[in-house]
Amino acid sequence: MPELPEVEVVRAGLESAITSATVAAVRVFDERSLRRHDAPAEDFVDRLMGTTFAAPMRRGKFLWVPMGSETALVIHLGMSGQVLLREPDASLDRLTRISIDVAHPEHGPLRVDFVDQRIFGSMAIGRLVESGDVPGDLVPSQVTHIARDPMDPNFDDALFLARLAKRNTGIKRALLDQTLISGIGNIYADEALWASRVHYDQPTGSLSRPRAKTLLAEVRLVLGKALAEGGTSFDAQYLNVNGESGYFSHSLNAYGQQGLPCPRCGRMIVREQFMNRGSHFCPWCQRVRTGR
DNA sequence: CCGGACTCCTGGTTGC
DNA sequence: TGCAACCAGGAGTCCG
Repeated sequence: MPELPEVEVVRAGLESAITSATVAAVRVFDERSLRRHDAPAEDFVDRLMGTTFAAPMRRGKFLWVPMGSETALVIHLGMSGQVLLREPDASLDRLTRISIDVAHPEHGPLRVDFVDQRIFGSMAIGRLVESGDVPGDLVPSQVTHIARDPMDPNFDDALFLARLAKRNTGIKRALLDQTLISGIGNIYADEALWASRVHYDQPTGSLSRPRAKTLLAEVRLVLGKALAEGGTSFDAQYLNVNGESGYFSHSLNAYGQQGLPCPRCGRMIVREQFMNRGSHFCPWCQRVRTGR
């Protein structure tokens, strides 16, 4: 499940490959992959044709490639999306939903394939608008509701902690709320909660400020470690921008570790259903704290 | 504001 | 061996 580190790997790979490249051809094999595009496929193709890409940007799990100052190609990988860079004449992956031929002034022709098994991901053209907090900072219209991610230099720690304290919900629900803090998905939420010894359903209102700060620090540590490793995976579903597996699962302490000993206390990691997904945690290290 | 239920979706796995 | 049921979950919507 691509989260911030995996999406950043894709962004960085695209940056070196398609910045300054011009679109020569676009093929949409499955229109369902345009779910975030507000017009028919023909419109998507027409608006891409002939444009030149600027350096790709990212906020949380959203990725976009500016096409001038007005619009951008918006990419979300969803659950299973991949962006594969291929030689122009390479065979198409069976699950390729969209394919874009580009010409780079120095590197020559290249194919950018959007491959997505479950079709929760998408490509779209978005209008660039002011993000609202930092003047002159532009994001696609599809991204305006997404909060800055914790690796963003403009992420406001104090603002996040204040908004978190005002929430009346469980901490994991808050971590997964992309309008509060972006880039965190199920894997890194479980890992950061394990690292900071917080139970997934700990009420946000009862989380002390020092503990909330620790949690935010652990979120950054976990994301930073995964970034350094080039993204994390467990089933080779995720491939980096070159089609090479970028997943490393050896450093997971809680996610998917149910039935295995907690690396910290040796007791068994359990998995519970929460928010229609699995929550992995150590029932000893991560207990709901009551009072004050 | 909150939470639960539901939708989108299909390949791989499990179970009979 | 064959097939159906089940599972994975990011994001959005709707409803109470």
